[in-house]
Amino acid sequence: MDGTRATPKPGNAAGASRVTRDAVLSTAMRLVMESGTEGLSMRKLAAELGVAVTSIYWHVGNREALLDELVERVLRDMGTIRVTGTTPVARIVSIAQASRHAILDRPHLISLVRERGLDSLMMLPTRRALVREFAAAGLHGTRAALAVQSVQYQVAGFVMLERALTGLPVEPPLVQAWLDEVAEGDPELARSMYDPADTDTLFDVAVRSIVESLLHEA
Amino acid sequence: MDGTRATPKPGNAAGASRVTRDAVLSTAMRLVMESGTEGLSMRKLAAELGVAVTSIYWHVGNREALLDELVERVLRDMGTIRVTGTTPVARIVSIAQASRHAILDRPHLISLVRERGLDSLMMLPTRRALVREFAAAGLHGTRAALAVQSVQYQVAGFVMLERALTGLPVEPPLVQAWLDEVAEGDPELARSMYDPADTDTLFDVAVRSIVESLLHEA
DNA sequence: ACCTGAACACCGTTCAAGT
DNA sequence: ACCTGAACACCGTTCAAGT
Repeated sequence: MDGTRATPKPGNAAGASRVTRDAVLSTAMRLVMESGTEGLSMRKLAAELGVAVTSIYWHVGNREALLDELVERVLRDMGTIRVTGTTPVARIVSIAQASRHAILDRPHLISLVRERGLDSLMMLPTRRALVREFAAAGLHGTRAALAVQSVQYQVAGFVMLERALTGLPVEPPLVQAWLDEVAEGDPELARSMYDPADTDTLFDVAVRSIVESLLHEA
Repeated sequence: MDGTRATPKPGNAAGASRVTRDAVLSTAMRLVMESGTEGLSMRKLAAELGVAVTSIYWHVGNREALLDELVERVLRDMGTIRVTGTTPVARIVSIAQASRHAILDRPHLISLVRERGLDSLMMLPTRRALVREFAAAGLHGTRAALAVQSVQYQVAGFVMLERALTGLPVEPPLVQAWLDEVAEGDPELARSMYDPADTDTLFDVAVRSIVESLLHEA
């Protein structure tokens, strides 16, 4: 009933283990990549490192600070956005597309950013590129700010929604019932609405429309 | 040291309290409205009702089922989207605007939907209205599906991002540093980027561009 | 400087037992 | 049918204590 306590440190026979701040951060990152932020607990992280929970606190402060540091790491890894194309519209659309892919390629980034409310941080590389291109296209001051923000909102909003919708097990039954009711008389429409959206096309249509309308008024 | 246990049921001297499923749901809704889904715990809810935690489980199953039920309640309360305007563009833009406001007026809905991944459920009233209007504007089949989804993604993505960004204590210092660097040479732009975005205008520009481009190709 | 265990104040959920 | 307490398996965080 007592006496045996279950061995606490899997890789260490006796005495204190040691970790570096760097080891804490990269193991944390691995856990987040495997199962999102909700898969990262301080206690699981400590166990993974073969160390007492409280050591983690010494190295990184607390869970929030740990997540913030992870966000910055991913951001550094993302680097800058590559711009292609020759016309202003094409170049700005290319920024939006590159941003979307850079973010979608890092699903854990969205997980981190959502929990910590650091959405604006996530968009920094995109903002840099947009400011430059809109300036090159002749927009300055508040007009430029509006243009940059428009595209930025489009990218960030779209991607976060896209991320939230994919991975869901199809539409819940309640939604299907409503769809049938709504699309009666247009069976082709009803069928198209069951399928997952073609997000590449949706994104392209939206971004191109916005950018064209922003630039043609200049 | 022992003997006194602190009175467990604030409103009930002795014996078992009683709750209805309805009381559980509306108290839960109040807690969510006060402090989001993370302010709702089964134990807090039970305490609020003066009942043992386990009673809650008898009435609603578990926490996820409880949240799902709350989503449906808010949705019923939202009702249908009112359409105004005479031209197709104006009518569809009005749907987007009404949807945005209906959702922003219910911040707890976003909180619920985020945690449960029910984004598509949140957009159902909007979808109904959009299907009707695009049909009236002459779009059918897969073209109509693309159009509906475009506007729907725009509204949902924008609103969720808008909600995530507001309530933040301004831009984090790291962002400010980057902005100064990026906007050098255009002080008016730099100033505009510090300010919170004018989301009404941003939304309007984006929606109008998208809807016009969807309809003009018809 | 870095690690430790104990403790506090929380969670969601299950289960056998009461009436 | 509906409520109960006890128990399990988790959380994040603080603190005094060790080396």
